[in-house]
Amino acid sequence: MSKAEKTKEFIVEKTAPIFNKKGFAGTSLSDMTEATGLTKGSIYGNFANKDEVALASFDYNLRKMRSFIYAEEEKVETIKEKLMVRTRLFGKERPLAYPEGGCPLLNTGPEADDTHPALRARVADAIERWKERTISMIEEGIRNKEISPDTDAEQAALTLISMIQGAIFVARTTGKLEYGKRVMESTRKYIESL
Amino acid sequence: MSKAEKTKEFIVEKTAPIFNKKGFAGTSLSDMTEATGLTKGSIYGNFANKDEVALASFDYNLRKMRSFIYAEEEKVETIKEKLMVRTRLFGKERPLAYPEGGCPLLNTGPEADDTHPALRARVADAIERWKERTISMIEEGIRNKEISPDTDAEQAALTLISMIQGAIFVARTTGKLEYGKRVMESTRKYIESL
DNA sequence: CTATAAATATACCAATCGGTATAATTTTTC
DNA sequence: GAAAAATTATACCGATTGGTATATTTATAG
Repeated sequence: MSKAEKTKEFIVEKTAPIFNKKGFAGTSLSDMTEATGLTKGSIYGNFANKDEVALASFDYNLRKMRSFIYAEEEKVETIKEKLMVRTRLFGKERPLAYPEGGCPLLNTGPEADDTHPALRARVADAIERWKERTISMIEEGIRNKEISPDTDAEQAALTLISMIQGAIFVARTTGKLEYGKRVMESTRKYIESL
Repeated sequence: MSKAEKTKEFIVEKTAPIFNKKGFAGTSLSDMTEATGLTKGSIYGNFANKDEVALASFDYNLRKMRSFIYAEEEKVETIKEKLMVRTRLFGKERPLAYPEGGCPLLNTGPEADDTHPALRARVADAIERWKERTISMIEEGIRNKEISPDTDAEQAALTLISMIQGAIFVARTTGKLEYGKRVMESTRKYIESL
């Protein structure tokens, strides 16, 4: 890995938490130079503009979240337990592997949808992928006889995604983790009912 | 109403949609002067700073959404139908009474939670109030024998809020209204099951 | 209708914004 | 180890940021 590639990674690593917390408009170039200890010249030698740093940061946060969740999913056996992984993660003391500032989808989506098409597209893709992954799981569960054959996989997937994102939203903005946990209980009941 | 009070209302009316779409950090003073046709001097004669305009704008958007929803809830008879109002509103051609840019809670919460304590508190209060209102409805439904007496009202309220906010989030960021509608179907099923 | 008070516009402020040309410094290649 | 290439720092750019002091206009009270 060349020096520049390392620096690029380093920049993303340091700025990703800032974008995740303060958003695209709320994060300035000087936030980045401060967080990295580098100068503007150095940052703009590795990225064309602020947008590119923001996109790379989003990708980084998403990757971090995904790899963490996927690893947890591998630890359990049944499909229903896999579907429940995200509900159980909630409120646990998060390891460093989890992106600082919380779920990048929820943090990025509402800002980007009216202001930043490229960033919005990234979030939309991530949701679609999450949806497809969940549908595949549900279909496998149906084949396994773990899940009822008359389950509408797409509807169930979208419902799960919404419940989880909604729970995170409520817990974060109220500051009451307990609220999120209660919703996650309901989500598990919903998964059991499938 | 004095001239100043009218101007104050006028400013909020014009800037509220901008804050709702572009967020606090993303909205500039010149966005405001452009939208109102007024000058900075005029705006700062009526508000102490940008924060105050943002708070007033959030209140305005919230009031607008609330009064719209409350009016719809009055149109139906049963508690369960009242609980379903928000799920049916979704995707309907929204009247002008609905705040431009979508749900102010979802738009404001994720940005404010790490950056703007006063704004975050406003969103948190709105969620609490929505929760209490829903709990009251559910309790009335239990008294009516419309809803099962062993329903945990708080958990059900938080679950409903999360499903609805999650549905809006998914629909908005993917741009697929259909996704939201599917989740709202699930939400109605959940309400029926109470 | 006039005097006074309130509201709005003008003109300005320092600071910061995102971005860039160029110089200085490292890496890399031979 | 020298030369070439790539990377980083310096110094600057015009534009815009949020905000304000003051002048001007507009409402209001008598």
